[in-house]
Amino acid sequence: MGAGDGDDSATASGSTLGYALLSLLTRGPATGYQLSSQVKAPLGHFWTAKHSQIYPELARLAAAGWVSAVEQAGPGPRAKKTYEITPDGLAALRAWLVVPPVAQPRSEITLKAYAANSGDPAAMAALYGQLAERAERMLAEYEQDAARMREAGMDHPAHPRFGNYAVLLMGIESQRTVRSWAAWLAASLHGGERIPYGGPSGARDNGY
Amino acid sequence: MGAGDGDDSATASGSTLGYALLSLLTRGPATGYQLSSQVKAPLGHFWTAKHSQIYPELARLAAAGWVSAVEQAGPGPRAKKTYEITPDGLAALRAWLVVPPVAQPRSEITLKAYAANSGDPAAMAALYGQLAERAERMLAEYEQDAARMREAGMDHPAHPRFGNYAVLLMGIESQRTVRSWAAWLAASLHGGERIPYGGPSGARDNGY
DNA sequence: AGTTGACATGTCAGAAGTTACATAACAAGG
DNA sequence: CCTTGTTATGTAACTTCTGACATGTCAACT
Repeated sequence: MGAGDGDDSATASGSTLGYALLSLLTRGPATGYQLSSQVKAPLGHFWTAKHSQIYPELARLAAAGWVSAVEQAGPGPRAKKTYEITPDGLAALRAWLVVPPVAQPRSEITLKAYAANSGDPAAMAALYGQLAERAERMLAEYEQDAARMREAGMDHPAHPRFGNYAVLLMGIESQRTVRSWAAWLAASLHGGERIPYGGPSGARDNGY
Repeated sequence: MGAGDGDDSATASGSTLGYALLSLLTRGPATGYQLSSQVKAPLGHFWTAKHSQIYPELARLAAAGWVSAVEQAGPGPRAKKTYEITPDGLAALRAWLVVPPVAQPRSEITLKAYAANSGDPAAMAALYGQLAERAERMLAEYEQDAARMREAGMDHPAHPRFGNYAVLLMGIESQRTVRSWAAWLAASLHGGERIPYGGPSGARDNGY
């Protein structure tokens, strides 16, 4: 809130979630509840958070002066708060954007594959077959979303929601990769034979 | 699982890290120190942990009877402990392997792309150009590892380290995806023009 | 009239993960 | 002789994240 005694800690370190919320708020003001549903698609394909983490984080952002809150009468016992990004918040976001990320991705399905030879081959093959099918379904869904976005001109870098399109493209590639890799793994475990991996492009058909 | 029911302490819930360590121990006995270096490649491409997390986790696994420890004289002030997976531990691992994973992957580079239009286009383009180059380098490295593994017959599902090969293949596909996606994003931001995304190339051009 | 689901905000306990602190033998190079 | 790096194991403080608890309105359906 404003002026006065502020320690001008421009170095105030935000958490990754904090920056994710700031990114969402560049699309426009939102309540904590709306933010917690917006971390579903497409952002949620690569970063999620529960409301129990979002509400405290918004309070921290407000304390740092990176967002401002406006209270209105809400449906529940507490006031509804609509948050907006401040110039300070935008500056912090912009600084964070060009810092090379170091965090390596984590993938539980790949971790399980690491122990593939300890598991029952038939059961593991079934699991990875299901994962390939799920990836197939999500891929079809994402492709439709992407087509709609292109129709809306969101594939142009100047479009205010170009970032949504960029994230969705990564989602599509990830699902494509999972589809072909999981299918290859399922077929390999099922047959017990060496199967050359063909890569994601092209047909997904043989075997699985 | 096997005969009998799961009434006993087999219901002891393990953390994901615990199962990762059990997976490593199926390759043979190891010390905590060795495990912390083994979570680098190829497992570390998709799951990592610091030694400060590994040592307490090994103690928990030992308390649950999932690993056994043998102490020897060590170089430091404490005894060196070599851990081995027990039949109970293997059973727990096998049960975990066929549980469909629900955890969604997290990617900080994709999160930053979501806010692409808030950042300076030139700086963001440079960042994603560097990421594409790094992916290129890692890809070359991984391809060599994969070729060596194929020479060693690790691409056969029956090979005891087939899991290493499966994880590495996923690593290769992931780097390929990052390379093409980051290059597309860098070019888009740099030119400010709409560029159609072509997808990863070179997936099947090296003869496997 | 009662139930379900969406809207809306928060706290608390605990698990998971990171960073820093602490100790010590042994080998290699300068 | 001294410094650096590797082997080796642990603890303490802290941040991050999950799951459960807690409250209450309003609209739609049964």
